[in-house]
Amino acid sequence: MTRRKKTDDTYHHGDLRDALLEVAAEVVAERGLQGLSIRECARRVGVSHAAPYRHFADKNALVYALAQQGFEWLAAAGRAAMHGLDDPRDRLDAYGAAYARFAFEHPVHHRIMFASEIEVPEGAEKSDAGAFDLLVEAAAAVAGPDQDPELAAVAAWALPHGLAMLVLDGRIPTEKAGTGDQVEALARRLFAMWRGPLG
Amino acid sequence: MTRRKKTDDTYHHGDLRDALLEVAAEVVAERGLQGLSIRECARRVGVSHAAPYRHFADKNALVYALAQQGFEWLAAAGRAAMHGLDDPRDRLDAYGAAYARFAFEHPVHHRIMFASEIEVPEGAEKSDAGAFDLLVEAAAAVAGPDQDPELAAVAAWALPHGLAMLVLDGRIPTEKAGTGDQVEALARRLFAMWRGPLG
DNA sequence: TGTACATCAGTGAACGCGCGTTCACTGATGTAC
DNA sequence: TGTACATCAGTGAACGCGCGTTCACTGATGTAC
Repeated sequence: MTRRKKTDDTYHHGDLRDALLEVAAEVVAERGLQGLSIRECARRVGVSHAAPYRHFADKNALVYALAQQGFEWLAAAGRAAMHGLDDPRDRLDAYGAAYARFAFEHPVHHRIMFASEIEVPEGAEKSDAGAFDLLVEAAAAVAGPDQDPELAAVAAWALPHGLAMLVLDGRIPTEKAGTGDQVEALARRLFAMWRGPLG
Repeated sequence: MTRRKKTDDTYHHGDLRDALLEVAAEVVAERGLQGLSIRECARRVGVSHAAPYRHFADKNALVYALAQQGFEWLAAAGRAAMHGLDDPRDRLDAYGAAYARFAFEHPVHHRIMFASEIEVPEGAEKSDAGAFDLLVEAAAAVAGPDQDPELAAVAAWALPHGLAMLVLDGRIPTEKAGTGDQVEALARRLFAMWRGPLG
């Protein structure tokens, strides 16, 4: 919101990089990843169409930055949700709920994070800001000693992930999953159904 | 494979619609949905770039047809996997395993099926060929009477779905999930971990 | 079996468009002295 | 505090391109009689 559009009397934008990311997410929401173009983003921010190249080497770099931002947000949300909880099972539940909420609230980022059409720019490594490691740790702490922690992580990840996908795909009635709170609660119910292996 | 490219001495292709779908999936695999173009498909099939318009009203219709094809394949695979099984729990496991395998073996279709960037062409309804209903039925048969069948379906769907995503995203080592059989086995192990609510 | 004709599935030229990217440039900002 | 200068973040014109889509057309196919 703040300072998204360049005010007409300044030459420098001041925060163009962030503004472009914000606007890019909007464009993808409206037109899909296919419909994203640097020129359209520049237009919306109120800047010449060459200006973005001061901040992103090319179009792919912009999309990649969006994915990175998403991973950072997810990791932050997961950490925040688990903060102060000690019981491993509670921590895992909290992470799952945060994950579902994140995907619901940032559908564009979520989709891009797993879009696979994005090339990792040379120099950069494929980085998920530790979001996945965080999950593996949380799952490992819960899994029995005879269980493969990675497999447990898969299960713990799949549940909220799948929930988010179904919600975003409109397969769950809106009155059951119309807000972040509801989605989070659904995730918790799903985890609760699932005491078998991990509890 | 058969008859994909027009043989040079015939005027009519004979099977252009199917050939286009096949080739379109290849293009998406190589370049992503963004990189798909009707002209490129026509080129690969060996036909003029206007020819596809005899079979698809526009580009979106082509992508939509791909999604439909995917849903049909998935429903068929699910039905085949459950065929002959009586125990509800076995049926659900079989569906889940078939789902994971389908996603692994047809990643492009799978992604497009849930891509959301596709407009439903006017006239057509959003159709998933019954693939989801099939799952809801199988899950409902297993869920306890006090459980929401739709929620059980979400869980049953999320697990193989999430597994497939992680495999395709390269987050599971290839030696553990490098073939359809392995992926299917992983799905079965995940379901087995999950006796709690549904068994 | 042969012919006339409607229908269908291709062709290739043409249109207009928005895009990614580059370039020489200019205005603003910050820093050394 | 003031000035010179390097650096940085924008501008706007220009390029070449591939694309989606339309159109009048032509070759092949199938069917009625």
